[in-house]
Amino acid sequence: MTGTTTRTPLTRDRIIDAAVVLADSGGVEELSMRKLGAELGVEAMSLYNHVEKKDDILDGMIDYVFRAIPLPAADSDWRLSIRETALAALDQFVEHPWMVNLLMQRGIYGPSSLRFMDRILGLFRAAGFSEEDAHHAWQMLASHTMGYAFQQMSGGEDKDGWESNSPDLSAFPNVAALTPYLANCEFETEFAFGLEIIIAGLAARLRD
Amino acid sequence: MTGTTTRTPLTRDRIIDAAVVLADSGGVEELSMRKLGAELGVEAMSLYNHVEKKDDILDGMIDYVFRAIPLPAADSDWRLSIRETALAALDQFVEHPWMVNLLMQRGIYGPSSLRFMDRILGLFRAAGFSEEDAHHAWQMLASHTMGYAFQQMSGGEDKDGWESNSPDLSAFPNVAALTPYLANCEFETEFAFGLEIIIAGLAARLRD
DNA sequence: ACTGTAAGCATACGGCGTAAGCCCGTCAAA
DNA sequence: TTTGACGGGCTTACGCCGTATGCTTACAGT
Repeated sequence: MTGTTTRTPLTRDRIIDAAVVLADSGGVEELSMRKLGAELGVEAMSLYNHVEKKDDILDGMIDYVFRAIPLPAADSDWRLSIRETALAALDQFVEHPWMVNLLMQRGIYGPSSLRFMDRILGLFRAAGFSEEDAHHAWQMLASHTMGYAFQQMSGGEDKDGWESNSPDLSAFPNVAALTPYLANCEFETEFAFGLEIIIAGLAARLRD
Repeated sequence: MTGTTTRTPLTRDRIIDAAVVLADSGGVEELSMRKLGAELGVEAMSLYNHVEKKDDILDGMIDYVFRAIPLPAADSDWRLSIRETALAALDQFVEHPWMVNLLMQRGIYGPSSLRFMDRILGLFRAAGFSEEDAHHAWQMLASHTMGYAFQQMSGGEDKDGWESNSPDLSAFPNVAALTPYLANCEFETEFAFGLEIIIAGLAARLRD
């Protein structure tokens, strides 16, 4: 026992956890070094003892989210594992609305992120996909998941862009007709719709 | 003839054109009101006589890109039109690497953007899709296109993340094995691969 | 008790978006 | 021709931002 100091020591992990909390409530644009420091009871510059630059924190946040996605089971049918994992990923992406954008800006290079990707690719290869097709499959899945997460998040509780801030849609009848679907659809059902198309298409590819 | 003044008058369009050029060379993070003003031979604050805020410029840039995508032909098979248009959109997204991120942050509410979306939705509905399925189809297409554009752009000419700045991939054999595909693949072929799966899946849906 | 070291703090710099007010060229009305 | 309003561009200033630099402080090992 070294005796509890009055100050809980700062660590990279504590910083990233706080950054996630701060970004979850208020968006990434609210995440500044000063505010993050304040949240931790510390000056902004103290963070730099544990973190190289702000980008380092952002990368850590991405990895934090990937770590929270359950890895796919390796011992069941690949279709099942992929479905489950895609839905779990979507959940996380929606829970942390800053994730998709951040991921797009910074890429997927953290350890947990790579582990996740590696497992998915392994799943495809074990199922019999060629390396190239495994890559195709990963890419399709990633695009679909991120795309849907993005769409699910545009707009908040009720005031999303398609009901309040939209311009006059009188010139765009098809958009106008589909506004209810754009605004109030059951996202998980929607996501599953496309997911099944992708999985079926990939499975067909597997059968030569 | 009113006589040519020595100063070409500023307009919203001229500002947005310059913003696109500036962002194309150097990325969005290089796009500041001051630099944009300098590019136009004007002080930053002068831009505010023609533009409400910087976000206004960003929205204009999104619309600029959508305006550059040829609208789908309405008189040929929907599969053909969709294929062509998706490829044309991908081209534009890749030509303006800031587009996908910007679009994700700001949404698709500009006039040209809505017109584009309206045409696609109209195409699906004319082909016999229900409103709900037309929306599904749009969403899948958008996700796929943006996802591939994003992946095509991560990293520049030769030094992309998968060859230079990557961490040790020794712990991630599947990622390591697919690195060549991630780095040097033929993007248009890849994109078409997934596009065909999506179109086929949608066509199957159409046949009840 | 002394001292090396690392963690945290204070200050400062250059850049950002933009609010507020000035200045001056242009042009319509007198 | 004079004048006076107006609008576009300019200047200044404010409060943010990320972060380089150097100081202070408190604990660990002797």
